Amino acid sequence: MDTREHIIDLAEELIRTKGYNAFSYGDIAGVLHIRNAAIHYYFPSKADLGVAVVDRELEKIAQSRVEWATLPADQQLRKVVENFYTGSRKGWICLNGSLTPDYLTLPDPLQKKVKIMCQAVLDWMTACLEKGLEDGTLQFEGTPAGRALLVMSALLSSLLLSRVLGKEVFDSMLDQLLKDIHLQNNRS
Amino acid sequence: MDTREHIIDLAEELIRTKGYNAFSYGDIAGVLHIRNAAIHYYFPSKADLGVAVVDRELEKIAQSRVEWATLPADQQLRKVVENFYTGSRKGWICLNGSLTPDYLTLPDPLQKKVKIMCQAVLDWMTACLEKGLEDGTLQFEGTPAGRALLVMSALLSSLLLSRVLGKEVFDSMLDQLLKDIHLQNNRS
DNA sequence: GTCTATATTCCGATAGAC
DNA sequence: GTCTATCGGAATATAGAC
Repeated sequence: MDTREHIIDLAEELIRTKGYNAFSYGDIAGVLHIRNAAIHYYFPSKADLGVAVVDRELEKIAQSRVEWATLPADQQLRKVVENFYTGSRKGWICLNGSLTPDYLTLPDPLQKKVKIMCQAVLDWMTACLEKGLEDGTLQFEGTPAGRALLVMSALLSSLLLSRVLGKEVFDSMLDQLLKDIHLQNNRS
Repeated sequence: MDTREHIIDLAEELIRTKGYNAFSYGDIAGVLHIRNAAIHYYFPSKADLGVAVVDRELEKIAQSRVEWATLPADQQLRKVVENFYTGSRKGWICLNGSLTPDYLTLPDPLQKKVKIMCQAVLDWMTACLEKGLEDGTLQFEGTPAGRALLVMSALLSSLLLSRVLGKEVFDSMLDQLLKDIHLQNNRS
């Protein structure tokens, strides 16, 4: 059992439910049945832990891009949407939705990582929409870059708003969002 | 000079820059040159202060709806966009963008207020889009309610993302967003 | 009515035990 | 290499001074 990875798992969950500034080493230590100071052995500072969470997410993004490279654009997007649907069911928001509001309070190394993560998601989304135009599986108004920002924004916000206003909001938003890029929504 | 109102001003700024969990009574006391404990005279608990900030915002929303009731829908929307543009210039995010990510950590009375605020913004945006269809100043795909969620989401996210990725992102997002509802963007 | 001194709790981090 | 005892500081909140 990899304690280090277990700590990152718990930190990610805490960031996505309570936020970076609202969780403590104690929250993690309680679950692992060790003292909070023990976490400092694996991650000397809280910033190190935050960076580790984001770094792992960056790896997942890079990995998915490679794995899904041969799929049609609409299928790639469907897989992304699936991840958000899973988050919605658990009441988890995405890392960008949690970390960008706290951006100005984050320690410098973590700020840099968040910036990289935001850009990585945006780049991937833009590339995906471009591909969709080429392979004919997607259609939309405007440029891929401009539309990618709106898609990313809607996915991020759907988790924020549905947690406050109710789960139906998530379905309603995704329905209209996917229609805007002419992607058939399987779920509705 | 109204100390109470001054405290609410500072609290709103702090929530919109650092977030609810990252600011302290000390941040406010420092500016007012009093001890942090003095704030407790005006707002016994931090939750009371948060509720006061949201309550004032709710009043502003109600007031604007009345004031702008006779304007065409596109002009009403332009005024809302103007507010977000002002926020963007100062690096402030909106109250919903700041408080919904922290939702699960907020004290119960504040949670209730945030929910009411979210719903109030959504209701107003929905009504505005409905009016736009009637007076012919707006056109868009889908229902007013569904489109309102996407507009609200884009406005909220534009402040989050532009602070991290750069101001151009704000202009880019608003450009595409307003095109989606066939509203001419004066700024670009 | 307005504010200060003080109590209490909690957090992140260091030093050192095993 | 892994974890615990403990420090120092900061946060919210109470009790009471002026």
